[in-house]
Amino acid sequence: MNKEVRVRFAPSPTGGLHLGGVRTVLYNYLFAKKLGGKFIVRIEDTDQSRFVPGAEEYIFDTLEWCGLIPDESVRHGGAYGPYRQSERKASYRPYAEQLVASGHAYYAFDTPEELEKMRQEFKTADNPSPQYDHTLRMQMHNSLTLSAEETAALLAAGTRHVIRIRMPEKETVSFTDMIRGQVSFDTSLVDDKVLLKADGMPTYHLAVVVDDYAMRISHAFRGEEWLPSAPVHILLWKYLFGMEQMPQWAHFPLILGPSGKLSKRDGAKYGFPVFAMNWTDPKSGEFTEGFREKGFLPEAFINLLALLGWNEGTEQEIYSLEELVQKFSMERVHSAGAKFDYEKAKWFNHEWIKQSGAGRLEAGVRNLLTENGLTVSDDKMLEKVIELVKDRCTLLPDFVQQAGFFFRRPEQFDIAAIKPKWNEAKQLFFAELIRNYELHPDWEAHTLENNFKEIAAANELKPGELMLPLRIMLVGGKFGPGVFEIAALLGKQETLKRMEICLGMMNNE
RNA sequence: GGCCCGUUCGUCUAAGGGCUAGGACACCACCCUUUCACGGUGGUGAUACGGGUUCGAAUCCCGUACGGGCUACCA
Repeated sequence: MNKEVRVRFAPSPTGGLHLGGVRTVLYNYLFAKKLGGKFIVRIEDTDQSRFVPGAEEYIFDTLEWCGLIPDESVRHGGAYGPYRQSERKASYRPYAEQLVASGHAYYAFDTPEELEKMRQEFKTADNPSPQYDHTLRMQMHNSLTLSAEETAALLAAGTRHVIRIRMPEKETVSFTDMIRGQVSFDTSLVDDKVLLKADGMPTYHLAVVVDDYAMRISHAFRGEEWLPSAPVHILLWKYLFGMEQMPQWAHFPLILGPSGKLSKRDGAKYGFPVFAMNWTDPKSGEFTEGFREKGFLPEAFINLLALLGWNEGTEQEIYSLEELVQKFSMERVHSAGAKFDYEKAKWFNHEWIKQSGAGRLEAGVRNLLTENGLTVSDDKMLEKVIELVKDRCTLLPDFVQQAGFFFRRPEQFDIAAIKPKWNEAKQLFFAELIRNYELHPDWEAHTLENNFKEIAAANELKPGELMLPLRIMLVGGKFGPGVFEIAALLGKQETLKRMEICLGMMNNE
C-alpha cells in the first residue's frame, strides 16, 4: 500500500549551487534516508540557451563534498533514466499533444514580437504585467482563435509554435503542503503557461510533472518561489496522470540575504560565501566564493544549513549527518523565511573544528600549510600541533597562523611588544634560562615551566612579565597556545635557537 | 498593480490556550588565563498593530501594517 519513498533534487545546470540549493538537497536527502527511500538527482537542462559548461560537474562535486550521495542520477545510474531532461526530450511532446486533444491545452503561434506587443498594448498602471490568460487568449494567434483547417495548415507548414495550457476559469485548485497546510488558488488568475517550447523542449512546468511521474517520485520538495506555479502543476497531474498519483508537496521557506532572497551577489557585497564551493562563471568570469574554500568543514556546512529552517524542538544545535537523518521531520520545518547569519555559520564551524580529532583535520591543515610554503615532515608533530591549537581556529585557514610557527622559524619578531619594558635584569634572566635549558634533561612543558619560575624567583622577577618576551621569541607574535607547550613541541634545539636569535636582536636594537 | 506565502530578542529559533516568554549566535560585564582563544558566571534584548473568541492567547478567527516570493517560449 505504501509507495516507496522517492524524492528528487532537480537543479538547472546554470551555475554554482548556493546555500538555498544545498539546503534543498539536504532536506530531500534527510527525508529520503529517514524513511528508507531513494534520493534522486535529475538535471533540468531544458533551457539550452542557459547551458553553462562545468555547472553539472560542479553540482555533483558539491554533493560529494557534502556527503549527500544520490541513489540515482546521471552519474550514479538507476532504473528510471536518463536523468538529464535534454535526453528525455522525445517523451514530452506526446503528453502536450494529449492535452491539446483533451482540450486542456492549445497551439499558440504568437511570435516573441507579438507577445511583446501584447504586453505593451495591455499594460496599464493597474495591470503592469498583462498575462497570456483567459482574458486575452481569444485575442491572440492560436488554435483557439484559428479554425481547425488554419491550424492544421500552419502545423503542416512547420510553423514555429508552442503549446500552452488552457487554464480553466473560476476553479479553485488547492493542495496540502506538508509545511504550510492547505494552499488554494483561483485558476482565473493564473496565466496559460507555455508547456512545450518552440524548440520542442518542455518548460519546467511540463517536464517536472512528466518526469516526477516517470520516475515515480513520491514527495516533491522545492523552494517557496515555486508556490505560485503550483496550480499549473496540480492541474497537469489531474489531466495527465490523476491526482492519486501526485506526489506530496512541500515548499521550503527561502533563505534570505540582508535584503531579500539570498543572491550570489550578496556574498561579495557583504563579505561571506554564498556558494558551496568556489565558482567562476565561464562566460562572465564572475567569481563567487565558496564555503569549502573559505575553510568550512562539510559537517559544519550541513549542520548550519539543516538548522536554518528546521529544529528538533530541543536545545541541541550540533548534529552529525547521521543524527540529522535520524531526527529530521518535515513537520518541524519552519514556514517563515530565514535570514542567513554568517556569524552563526562561523560558530558552527568552530564547534566542529573543536570537536574533530586531529586525524579528521590533518589532511586539510596539511594542504593549507603546504599552500603557504610550510613543510610538514613530522606527522606526529602535526597531530600534536592540531590538537594544541584547534580551539583557536574558527575557519581552517586560521591554522596557518596558529600552527605555522611550529614548522618554520618566524621571520619577524614583534620586538616592539616587549621592548618598552625590557631591561638588564631580563636580559640576564634569559641568558641564565638558556644555560639552564641547555642542560635540561626531559624537555617537557611542566618542568620547563617550573625551571622558568624558579629562576625568575631567584632573580626576584615576576614570571608574568617574562612570559610575553618568551612567547615573542618562540612564536614571533602575541598569539598561540601556552608558551611552555610550544617550547616542548618545538624541541630543545629550536627553542634555544629562537631565544638566542631574539636576544641578539634585542641587544642590537 | 494582481496573486501567493510569511510575521516571537539585531539574527536562528523554543513554547502547538494557562505565563518570570526558554535556548543559541552576536554584544556587554566579571571569573579563569599576565598572549589570543577555549571554558565558566551574569546581563542587555522579542510575541508588528487593532479587534474579536475564551475564565485565560505568542498560541484560534478577522482586519490593518510590514516583509518576502511570483507575475518569461528561465528554472
